[in-house]
Amino acid sequence: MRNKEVSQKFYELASLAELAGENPFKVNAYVKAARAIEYLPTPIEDLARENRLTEIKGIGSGIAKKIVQYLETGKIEKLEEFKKKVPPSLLEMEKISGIGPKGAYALYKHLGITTVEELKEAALNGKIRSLPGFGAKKEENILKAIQGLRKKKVEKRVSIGIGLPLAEAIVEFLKKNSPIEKIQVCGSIRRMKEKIGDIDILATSEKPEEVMARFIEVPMIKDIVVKGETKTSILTNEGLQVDLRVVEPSSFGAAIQYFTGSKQHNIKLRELAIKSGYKINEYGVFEVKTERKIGGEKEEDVYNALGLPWIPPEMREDRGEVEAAMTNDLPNLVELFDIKGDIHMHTTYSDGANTLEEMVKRAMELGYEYIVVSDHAKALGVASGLTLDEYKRQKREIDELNEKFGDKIRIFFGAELNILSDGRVDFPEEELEIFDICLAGIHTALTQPMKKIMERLKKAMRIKKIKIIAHPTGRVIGEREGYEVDLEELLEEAKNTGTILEINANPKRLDLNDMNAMHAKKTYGLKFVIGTDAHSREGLDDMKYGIGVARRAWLTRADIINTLPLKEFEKFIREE
DNA sequence: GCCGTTTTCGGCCCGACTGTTTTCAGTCG
Repeated sequence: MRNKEVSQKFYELASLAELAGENPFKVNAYVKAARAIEYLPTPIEDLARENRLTEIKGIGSGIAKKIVQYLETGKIEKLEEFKKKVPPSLLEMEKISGIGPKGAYALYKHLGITTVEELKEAALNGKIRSLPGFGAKKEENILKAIQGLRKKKVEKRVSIGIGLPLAEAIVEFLKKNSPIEKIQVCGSIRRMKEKIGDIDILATSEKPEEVMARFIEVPMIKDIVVKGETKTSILTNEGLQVDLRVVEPSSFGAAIQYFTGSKQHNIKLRELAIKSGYKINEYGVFEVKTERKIGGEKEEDVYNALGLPWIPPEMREDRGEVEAAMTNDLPNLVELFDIKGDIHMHTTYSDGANTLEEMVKRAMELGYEYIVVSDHAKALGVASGLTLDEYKRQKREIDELNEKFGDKIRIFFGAELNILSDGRVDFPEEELEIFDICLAGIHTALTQPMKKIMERLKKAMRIKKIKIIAHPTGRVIGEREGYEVDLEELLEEAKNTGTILEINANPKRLDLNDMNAMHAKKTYGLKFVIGTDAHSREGLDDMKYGIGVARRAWLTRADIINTLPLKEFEKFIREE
């Protein structure tokens, strides 16, 4: 599947075209095409072969030709032309806050600047201030930016696992200490993106000035970026920007909709609005002719004005959700309370921080009907994993606890096996019979070539007792890409063997990710489990992140095995 | 360059902010 690669080429084409001053609508057409390819569930090369490229929305004859040309020759003529016109290194300069395509091109044309290094030199020598459209202030800002003081937001994204708790803590602080009425976290956190660039919080209040004054007293503040009457931005100790805006109650819903995004989703809505004679902005929905406001107090108003049902935030990425809403085909997304049990966790038997009983008690507090305890197995060289004897000891404690808690919760005896470098797992297949269910995952020999990795995964999936592949691609966000995996082959084999793929809810993993899970359902009809992989009591609370991924993948309750009530989950375990 | 239950030509999201200007272009989200 070369979708990502082809999509990247069109993003590049768009950026260079923009630099070269190409018609902005044409540039946008390239971006739209790049996005369409990026989110395409099927391999673009298949569509190209079948001459069906123009069936994709946003791809017409011109771009289709370029795709074919790229697939056949590895080059796009138009892209090469642009590269001759403008040095591609100018794109690096656009990463500096305050410099866009026009600025980068002007710097190149008038001063011959092509790199950030040359830009710094020119700024230090005071050469930039004399350029038309530039001035002393801009020159100063450029220098600041280069010295890392004003990076663009995309450059410093953090995990949702950091962003969400931080946002919640700030909301709690404001609720307690300032005169707010309503408050809502928006932006990419509300959409549950795996990485977020900033925190957007909206509130209503009779006394906005006082809210602003209290906001800058929040304990995790490092710096104030701007402080106004209704909008204040701060920098937290983690270097994350938090924007707080206070809006009129009559615009609260429209503002929530606007600041939740995504940008592409909002553009889609506004295009739709125009066609129906409406205008949408952060203040509300307006009839163009009369300028009459027809809604905005509630978020639903914005969607309902366009004849659409409310769309869940996790879906708002312009991946077809607006079209689905138009035909009333929005899926009924899985919810946190649909989850009846956690199927992936560790205890002090292996490398967990809490005892078996402590984990069970927390699971009961969460209202689960059952859990699968899945401590690591002792493969050669794997630290703190269990031997078969140790597992048997754990089994006895599980039996005791099942006895003790009766029908309050059911504890299943599981294991997270290691898929070893030769595709075997820790124990021979017949020894696995003692377990109720096994997960298996790759934890070692991550750097093997793809062919070898796939052999290992497939071998494991064919073992009957192994019903779940844990964290299927092995990525750890911000640390490593994951091992080389042929996703199509993996999904195909999962389908053939009836293996369930995990959506690992640990915010550092979130693996499968939203795009892959969506594809796995759409193209292969696969089912999933969501497991926290908890190594402590608190880890069990990560389920919400897995739910976020599932909802971003458009999954419903029926797609997730651990939404099944106990009886049916048990049946699933017993199935051959 | 794409697209069409007002269309095959003439549109293509919207507003705020900044820094440069004297009415606005560029950038950003």
